[in-house]
Amino acid sequence: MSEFLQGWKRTDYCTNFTVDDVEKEVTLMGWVQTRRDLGALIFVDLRDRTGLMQVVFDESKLQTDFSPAEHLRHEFVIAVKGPIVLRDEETINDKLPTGLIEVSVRELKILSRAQTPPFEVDDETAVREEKRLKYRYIDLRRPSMQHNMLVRSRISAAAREYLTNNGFLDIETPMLTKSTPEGARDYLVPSRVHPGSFYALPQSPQTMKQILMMSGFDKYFQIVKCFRDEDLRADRQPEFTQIDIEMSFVDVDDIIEMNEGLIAHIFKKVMDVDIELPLRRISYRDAMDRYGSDKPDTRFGLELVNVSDIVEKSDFKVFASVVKNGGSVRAINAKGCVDKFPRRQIDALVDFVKIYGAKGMAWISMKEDGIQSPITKFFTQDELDALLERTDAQTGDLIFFVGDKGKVVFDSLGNLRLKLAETLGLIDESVYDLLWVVDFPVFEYSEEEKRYTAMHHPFTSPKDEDAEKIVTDPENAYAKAYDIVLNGNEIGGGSIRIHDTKLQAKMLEALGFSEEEAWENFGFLLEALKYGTPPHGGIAYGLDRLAMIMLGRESIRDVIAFPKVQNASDPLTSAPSKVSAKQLVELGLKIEE
RNA sequence: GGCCCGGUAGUUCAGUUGGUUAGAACGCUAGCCUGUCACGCUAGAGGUCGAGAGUUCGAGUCUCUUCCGGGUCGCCA
Repeated sequence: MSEFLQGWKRTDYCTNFTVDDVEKEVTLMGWVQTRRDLGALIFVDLRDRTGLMQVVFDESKLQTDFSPAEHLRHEFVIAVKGPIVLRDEETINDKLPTGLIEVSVRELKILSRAQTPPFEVDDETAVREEKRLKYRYIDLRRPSMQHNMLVRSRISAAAREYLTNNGFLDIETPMLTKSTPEGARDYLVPSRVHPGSFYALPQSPQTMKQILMMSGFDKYFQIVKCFRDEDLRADRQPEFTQIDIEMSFVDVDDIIEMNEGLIAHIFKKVMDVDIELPLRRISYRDAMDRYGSDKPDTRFGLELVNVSDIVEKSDFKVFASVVKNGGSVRAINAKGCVDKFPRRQIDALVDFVKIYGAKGMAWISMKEDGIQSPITKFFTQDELDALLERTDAQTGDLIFFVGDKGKVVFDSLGNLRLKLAETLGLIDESVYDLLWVVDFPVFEYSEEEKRYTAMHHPFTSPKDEDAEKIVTDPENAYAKAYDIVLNGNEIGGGSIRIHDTKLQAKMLEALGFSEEEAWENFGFLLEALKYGTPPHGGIAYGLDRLAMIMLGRESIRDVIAFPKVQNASDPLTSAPSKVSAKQLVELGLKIEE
């Protein structure tokens, strides 16, 4: 039987006592971590979210029946009363923060018994994630998970603190919203009152926060759930949390400056790390050219080198034709790695880049006894000399080449770069490397849809001088968009928005919307823009991803209390699930078998 | 939708070329023990080898199908 508190009040958390509290009568409550039963003397490590305190059941000192103490088991929830006592010199445990003291129990209440847990509540045994998620309530008791949740909570608290102190208002936006085209798939919610019509869960509060700017709330923030019905990844969940921010009467530099203050505040508060400001900025173009990625990890070198002009006229047809057809040939020099990658491992790397669409990868091995390479025979001595000079090739180096259309080259070499750095141990895990990527293109061309799509979103403002180009020269139109990158991960992104009705209409037209479609989908925004809209812009951070990186975790699930697994289901509750026929009828829905 | 990895006791794992009764550690149960803290000692329980089919005299091991989990490409304004 579970006992009730009957007036007992917890004095404090387990680890909030020190030698100064000796002889103080205290009441502690928590879970039984371990029991060491010596007969007429039983030690129990009592656990709460702060840590452990040893409590001692001595048959001679207990004021109540001793036998309940003998029957304590893992994960029982108990309350104990008794004085804090100093441990004898030889029984001090220097592994515990509370190792100098213990509680000499006079009274015990068993508040709840527990079945033997399916796995042990400690960080020592790595339990299969399937199991952990099914019994998430037990998994979350483990010290590492308690810590993750604590840090996550501190990050949002620090963000709230900074933003509130700087005049931002926390305003909620609806979860039941209008489905819009563009972007990710929506999670849909059927309307009972309007059969056949659906709400969408927000992919982000983007349009709502813009409307709040039009309403005069010139500094807004919200820590808010967002939903995208796309496939999961180690760093991607279908529902995730954004720190969402929008400001009026600002341009790019104002937003960047404010956010640098925010980021520095979070790192100081949560990790006691000083971030050097201002952060570096790199253009999208440079990021791609040098790192093959718009979220470059700049903690190490291995930069890409463009050799298109050298191989363009060579007899190596593969490379020459790639350049002729508008692609490029680029290289990475793995300095001094000639011996670290024997032929078989080079073949594995060639297979690796094929994942990203590369048809192959060439290489030059700068061996002590001469150059080894499958491609050098196609080049003249001049061309070869130029290649070696451009790539800074020296004896001992290993140089990789990929030639293909733009995206494939960047994806292949960008990811090869990361893989090489990981394999070679070039990454300093102790640094927080933050930078802005700026000057994104407005559009990217979608091969699938045969049209331009918004690289950021359709409300992103082009640069002042590129306003015309969105129609006349979309390829070369650049946007007032920026991403903030931490250790090679995009942790936030935003833009200055379009605050002019005509420009917004033109943008939608450039994206292939007819006037009718534009009004049908975004009419509320186009209409609102007409009634006095301040220039505005903002940013949204992925809180989960930020927490994951700050904690050095490899899975976003480790910083989310109740995450979904890869097929977007929840092993704890078994969501999603079938619903009753009655519910379907009410919603006017029929399921096709 | 494609590719790769994994699934053996409650947990984490081992299991040789296909060969007797599938093992270890931790956990669990019972007993003993007044200074343990990875407590110790004694005894014990615990297995649909993810599921199904096939090959074989014989399958945890080989083949096929399938389920579950992870990673990844596509996808993710």
